[in-house]
Amino acid sequence: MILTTAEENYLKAIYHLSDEGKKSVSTNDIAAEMKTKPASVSDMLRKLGEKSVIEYRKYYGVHITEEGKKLALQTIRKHRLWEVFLVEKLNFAWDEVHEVAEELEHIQSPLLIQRLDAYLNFPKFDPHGDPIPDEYGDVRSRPRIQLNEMEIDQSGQIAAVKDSSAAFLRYLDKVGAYIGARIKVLDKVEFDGSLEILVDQKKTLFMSKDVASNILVLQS
Amino acid sequence: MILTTAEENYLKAIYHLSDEGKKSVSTNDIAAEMKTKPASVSDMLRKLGEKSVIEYRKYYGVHITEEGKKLALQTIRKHRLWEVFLVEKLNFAWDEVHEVAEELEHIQSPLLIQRLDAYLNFPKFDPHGDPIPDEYGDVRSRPRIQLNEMEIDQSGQIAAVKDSSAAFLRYLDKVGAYIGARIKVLDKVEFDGSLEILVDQKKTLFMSKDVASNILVLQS
DNA sequence: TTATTTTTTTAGCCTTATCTAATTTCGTAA
DNA sequence: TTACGAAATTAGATAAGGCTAAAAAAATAA
Ligand SMILES: [Mn+2]
Ligand SMILES: [Mn+2]
Ligand SMILES: [Mn+2]
Ligand SMILES: [Mn+2]
Repeated sequence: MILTTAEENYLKAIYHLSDEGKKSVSTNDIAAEMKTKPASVSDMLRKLGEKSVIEYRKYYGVHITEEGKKLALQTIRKHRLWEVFLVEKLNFAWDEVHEVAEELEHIQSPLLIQRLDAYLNFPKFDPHGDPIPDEYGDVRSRPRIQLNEMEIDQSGQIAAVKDSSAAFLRYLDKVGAYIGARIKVLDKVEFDGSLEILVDQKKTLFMSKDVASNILVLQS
Repeated sequence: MILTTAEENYLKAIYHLSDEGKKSVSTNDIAAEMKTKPASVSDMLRKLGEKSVIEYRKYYGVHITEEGKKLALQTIRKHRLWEVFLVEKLNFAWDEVHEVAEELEHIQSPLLIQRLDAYLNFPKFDPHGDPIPDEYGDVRSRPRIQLNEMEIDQSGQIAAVKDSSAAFLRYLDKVGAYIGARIKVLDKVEFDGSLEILVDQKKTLFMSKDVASNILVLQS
């Protein structure tokens, strides 16, 4: 099955929304994610349904099919490999890669991706800590917990960020939080859920619950 | 001026056709180059004319404007830089790069191209020997002559190929002709214009006039 | 269970890029 | 200087992807 760029983008959005544990994904949610109107989504769902990459029952939201999942994971694989390339080889900052990767992921060339993967030494994670699916669509996912859900005195390593917006990533740069950093929860404020964190055994950091909820931790 | 992917492709074709010393470029020639129909070309010429990247007088062909030339050269620059990347970094053969570069050249990110250029060490020529315009659109072109137009006993270096088709490039690989090879014309057959060439002072090669006309030489 | 609100779909329109068929214009040969 | 053939343009369709406004269906509240 060959998809257009627009179809790939929609399918990726549906995959990501499905991944949040929902039974089915709504038209409105897709429209919000894609920054299009619900009417445009309805139209696209019909097309994706005809191509059997989603299961679509009018008025009842969509489910991604196995084939759809495979295709979405291929696009995600390409996106994340390009992000690694941009950061590792072209010295992009991790907050500068998303938009460009959003375009690069649609280049059609299996050879290109295979070679890029080898050239980057078969990376397993992208610059935001997200796992890179292999060429068969398999993702090795590790159990990660949101930082705001950790208890006092628990420790771990920053594994990934949920929000990849430039604003959030630059904030993390500024306070010295990075993928792989060792952290420990020193204190949690009852009132607003904000936290005091020890980073790399030396630096203390205060952050809101909102910030913490966008940091994923590998517990140890 | 921002162009769509289709507009960029047309403008590049017009630039290349203009470069062949013609006064003006015809609708039919553009259609042949783009593998579209003349009717589609007429429509696109109107649009490109409105954007002032070409000068278009109905029924009299087109001239590219200074602004159009600049934009075309930017696309060509991107195309050739990506070709260098594919060959130098991802080990593509020189006959495998064209189609992928045809897609990659449309990625919109000045930072990406600037970084790619630096990463590749500011290459001056692409894998087919074609010069890479600088970021201002300047091309340093060297005087090159078609191999079939050289006289017996003259020598030089293969500088570029006119035809970048996979079939032609693989033929050159097979006979051991490559960009940079030192060559000398040993003999020319009056009857059909075919040539006998000495490559790298050791290997003798026979080639048709047709093949020779697609090899550009830097005379010495 | 009925009425209202929210969600989703449909209808109709736009733009870009293509096509085929019909028409117009150009250049040239008689 | 006209008539004819080639080249180019226009007219009218189609397909993808988007929009707004209207209609329909589902979900929720009364
Ligand atoms: Mn994308
Ligand atoms: Mn990422
Ligand atoms: Mn192209
Ligand atoms: Mn080239």
